[in-house]
Amino acid sequence: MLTGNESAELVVLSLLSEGASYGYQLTKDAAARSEGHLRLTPGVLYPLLRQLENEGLITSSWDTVRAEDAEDAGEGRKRKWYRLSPKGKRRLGQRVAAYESLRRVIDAFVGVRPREEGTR
Amino acid sequence: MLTGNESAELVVLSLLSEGASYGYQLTKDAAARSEGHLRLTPGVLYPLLRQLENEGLITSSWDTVRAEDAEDAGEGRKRKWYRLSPKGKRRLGQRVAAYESLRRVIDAFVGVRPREEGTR
DNA sequence: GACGGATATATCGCTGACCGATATATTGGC
DNA sequence: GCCAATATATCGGTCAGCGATATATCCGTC
Repeated sequence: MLTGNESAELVVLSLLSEGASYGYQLTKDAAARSEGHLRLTPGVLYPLLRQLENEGLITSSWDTVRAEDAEDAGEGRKRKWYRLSPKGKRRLGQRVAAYESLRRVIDAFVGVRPREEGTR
Repeated sequence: MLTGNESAELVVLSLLSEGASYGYQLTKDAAARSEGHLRLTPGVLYPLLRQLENEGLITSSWDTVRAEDAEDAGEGRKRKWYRLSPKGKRRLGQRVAAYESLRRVIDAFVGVRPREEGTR
C-alpha cells in the first residue's frame, strides 16, 4: 500500500521540513512514522530525490563519515544530506492543500451511510 | 487529481451502495458530490464497470427507455443498470477501511508542524 | 582476517495501468 | 433539420512505478 510517487513526494518533503536528512534515514523514518505501512524502497526513493533536486525543491551536499581510526586516507562512508529549499516549502504547502482537498472529496463519498435496498 | 482507478472504484461502489444506477448517472453524481473535482470520464468509468462486474462485485441489467410516442417499434434508448452484489458490499467495506488506514498514515506526516531550521 | 548483516547510494528497464481520443446511436429543444 | 445532451463502449500509445540489481563501507564476532 501507498508506495505511489504522489504520496512519497508528500512524505519526503514533509520529513525534510523537520530538518535535513539523508536517503537511508528517510527510509527508516517513513517506516517508523507509519508503523511499517510506508515502505520507501530504493527504487522509489532515489529517483524521487533526484527529481526533487532537479526541480529545485531540495538541495544536497555530501558528507564523509570517517571510520574511528582516521590514520587511513581512504574515503570512508559517504552520506548525501538533503535540505528543503524555500521553493520546496511552498510545494509542500501546495501538496498538503491538495491532499486535504482530496480527503474532503473522498470523505464526501465514504462518509455516507448506505440506504436500504432498491432503485434510486 | 484523483482520476486514478483506485479512488474511482471506491466512489463507484459507494454510489451503488446507495441504490442502483447507470453509467451516465454515476458520472453526474460523482461530479455533483465532489463539486466538480471528480471527473469519471468514459475512458475510466466503463472499463471499471466491466471489471467490477467480472469480479462479481456488481450485477447489471438492460432497460429500454422508449420515447413518448411508442408507435414506433424501434429499440429506443438503452440503459444499463448496475447494482452492488453482496460481494461488492464486502469489497466496499474493505476499500473504506483501506482508505481510512491510508488517511491515518498520511495524516501522521502532514499533521506535524515544521521545526525551526537546522540539521536534525 | 573473514564472513554476514546492516548501512548507504544509485540505476535500469519490464510490465501494465491510465485515460484521451474516438465511435455509435437516441432524444429533445429550437 | 440540426445541435447539444444523453448514453454506452473500446482501443492502444504513453508513461510511471518499482522490483531487481549493483556497488561499497562498516562493525561485531568467531
